[in-house]
Amino acid sequence: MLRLYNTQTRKKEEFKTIEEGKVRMYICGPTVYDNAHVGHAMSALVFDVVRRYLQYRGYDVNFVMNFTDVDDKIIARANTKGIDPFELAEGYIQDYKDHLDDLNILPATINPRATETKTMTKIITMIEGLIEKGYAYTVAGDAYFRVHKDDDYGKLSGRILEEMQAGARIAVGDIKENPADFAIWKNAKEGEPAWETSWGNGRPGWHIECSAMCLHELGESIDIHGGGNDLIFPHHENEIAQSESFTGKPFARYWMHNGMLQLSGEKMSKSIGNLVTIHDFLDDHEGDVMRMLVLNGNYRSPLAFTDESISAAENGIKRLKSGFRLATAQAAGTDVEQLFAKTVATRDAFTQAMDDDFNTAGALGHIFELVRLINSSRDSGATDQQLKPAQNTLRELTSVLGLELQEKEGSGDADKFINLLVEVRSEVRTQKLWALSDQIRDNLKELGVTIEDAKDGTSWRWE
RNA sequence: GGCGACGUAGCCAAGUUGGUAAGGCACGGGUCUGCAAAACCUGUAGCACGGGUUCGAGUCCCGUCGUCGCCUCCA
Repeated sequence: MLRLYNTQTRKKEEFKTIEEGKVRMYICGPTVYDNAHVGHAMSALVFDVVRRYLQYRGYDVNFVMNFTDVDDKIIARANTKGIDPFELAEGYIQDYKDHLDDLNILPATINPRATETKTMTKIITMIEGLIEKGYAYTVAGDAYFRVHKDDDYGKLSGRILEEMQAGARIAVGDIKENPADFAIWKNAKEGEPAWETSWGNGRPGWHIECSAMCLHELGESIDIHGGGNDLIFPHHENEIAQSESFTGKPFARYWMHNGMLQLSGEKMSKSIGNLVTIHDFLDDHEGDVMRMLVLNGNYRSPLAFTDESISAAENGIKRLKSGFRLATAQAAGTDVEQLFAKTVATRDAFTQAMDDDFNTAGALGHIFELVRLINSSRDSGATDQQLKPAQNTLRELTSVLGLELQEKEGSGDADKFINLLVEVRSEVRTQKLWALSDQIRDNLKELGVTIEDAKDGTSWRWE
């Protein structure tokens, strides 16, 4: 039985879909006004694993992730760069998709955008509906959601309107009826992108577009709505308010939120400026490393992003890869009863851990145990034939987590020369010319080729 | 100040309905080896602190301290 933590109830709940065997899932994607950083990667990876596991469990997953491609920041950035806002957004959208691909994140079923006609039409329909029902009003070309009209406002984040006002951090808007009301439509200034409506030309507020895209792509009620936990308030709270006020139906069954990635003890964010872009990270590491970093933690907790945690992830990946190595040349077969039992047990333990709110760290622990047994079996003389079932399971389970674990490859031509070099070195070693053989090894290492001498011969691999 | 999450070895961390602490990284010892590396074997915690419930608590309750997130744009 799959259970997942629901932010709204703050409890783990049994997962039951609205429609048998199908999952409707909406993830809040980025506002595309700048390069994405590794915090975005974390979030994307978390929900990719959720999606992959649901599919592994047999669900048909409709996975929607949006792009917010019009907002104040995009316009401001485009202005300073002197380019068209749409052009700016388009560029970052393509970059983001490339990054997801590099991180082996499965493409969404669909990536709706705020500015698409189907979305914009839905947004305007929603606003008109909300105005009609008294949940929204227009002032000077803007439209605002009337928070006090919504009885259960605050149910996701556990906030109470009165207390928030006591906090006095909400800027008093001069034209709003109430400081807590939020914009669902913004009047356009001269030269800004705008869409036509009966109350004025402008653009949607940030929260309404997600509600509209979700409604349009997945329907009035969905199973899982996810995003970073910094979106709980006000973004997701407002999405609920608008959507439920408009449709009269429950918006999302389960709310899932990932914790923030921490750089030097602080949340990584554009506003603080302490960021590492995905591009920079992938220049130095393969995508699996970032994924391992995320898998080793709990998706709801803050994730430490440090040199030490990165190299730990890197070495963990190497270790997992070691499980796929072929039997030694002198493998003669051995008793693999225990390995077989462990293989079966690992699959069960993996599923049990993942069923418990996607406990990837626990699941990984079981996978590492299988790796160790595969390796010790190999050391004891197991043949490839004997190792294979365990290795297949290892491949299957790590794939569910989205790990690629591919050995690096050089060009086929290079392989021939390396083989030749290794043969020569073996000859040199029989003559005990250690200095020369070590030099060959060291130099190849610098070229990315790792040589290992075992009793039954020398092997090498790209690393 | 309000709401929420969390505090397990040097670091990252798991821990189903309470019964005497997974795994990874790092480090030490060992097997193998010309050396190295890899792999394997092996060592290192009593769970922030203080109370309480219980035959028994990391696991439940209360309090204290601390960390992080949100309350403004943010994955």
